[in-house]
Amino acid sequence: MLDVEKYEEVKKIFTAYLESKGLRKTSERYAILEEIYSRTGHFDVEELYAGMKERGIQVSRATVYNTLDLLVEHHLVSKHQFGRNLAQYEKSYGYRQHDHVICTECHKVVEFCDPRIHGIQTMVGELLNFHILHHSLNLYGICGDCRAKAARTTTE
Amino acid sequence: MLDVEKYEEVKKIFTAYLESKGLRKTSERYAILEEIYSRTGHFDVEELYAGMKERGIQVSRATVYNTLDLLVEHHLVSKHQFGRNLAQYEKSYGYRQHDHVICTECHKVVEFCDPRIHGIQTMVGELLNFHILHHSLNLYGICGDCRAKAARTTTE
DNA sequence: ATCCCTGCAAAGGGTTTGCAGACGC
DNA sequence: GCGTCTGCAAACCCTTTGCAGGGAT
Repeated sequence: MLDVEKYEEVKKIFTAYLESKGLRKTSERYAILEEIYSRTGHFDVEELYAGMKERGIQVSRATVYNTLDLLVEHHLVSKHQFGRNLAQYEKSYGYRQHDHVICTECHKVVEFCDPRIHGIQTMVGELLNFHILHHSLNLYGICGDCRAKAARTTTE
Repeated sequence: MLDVEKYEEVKKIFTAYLESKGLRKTSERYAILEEIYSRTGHFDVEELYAGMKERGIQVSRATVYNTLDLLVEHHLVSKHQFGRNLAQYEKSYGYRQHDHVICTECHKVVEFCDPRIHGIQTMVGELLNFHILHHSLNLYGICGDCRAKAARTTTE
């Protein structure tokens, strides 16, 4: 489900970005942006590509990669690597920044927020003389469901 | 430089692990373990492989991958994904757990420790009912050197 | 009209896999 | 001797690249 209002806002920002960089405003780029903002949760390139194809919108994988790079660069989309060698993306404009807990059994991903991370980021940046731009905190563990499943299997 | 005492300790642990799992104690596995514990800092599979070849120890890449998996599983080695699709590893037994700051310009990696992360990990695990096993916190930014370099280029 | 962007397909690079032979157990 | 591990190379998969045609400016 696309939040039209939010999409229009993001579209404006993207347009301004493209203009400022002297890049072309192509229908493919907007189609990809729209597809992303009509999705919820994480997705990889193949899922995005397949989702568009299903809706009858044909773009090439190369264009998907190209556009994702632009969007990530401008922080309208964020990119994650959850261990496996497969980039995952999610829309990020207007969404509270958050981190992830990943179940190593079923690969479920749950989001959380903790204000302390911001403090760490600031402090470490100052201490080590880095200009920190973003961070990625992933907690890996086993979710309740998988633990329950494992316990059931053991006692059987 | 290999810390012989530490290596012997890790070797014992690895041996016990192999025995407990009914796996074979092959010379290749120990050779890889030794190579890893004689290294400092991060390395990727290719570097490890090349390093061994240079010392005249021939193992196949397949065995390197296989052994790394075993070592990571038993927490004698830790594995990182610093953005690029290239796994990086480092020895981890007896080393204080730490996190990383990565320069997005020159790919330099600096380590740091912050006790608050442990608190976050515990709290989130309880809140979301996950049994957290490990975490990965990466801060991405631009290091002092690269900022200086950029400033120089701009004013020239 | 320019020349950037797209689509296609092939190349690339890290990782995994299949199989035959070797070797711990 | 059995069954797993190794080595080799091919296969795999995601991602990047090269190039020709098309469309935004």
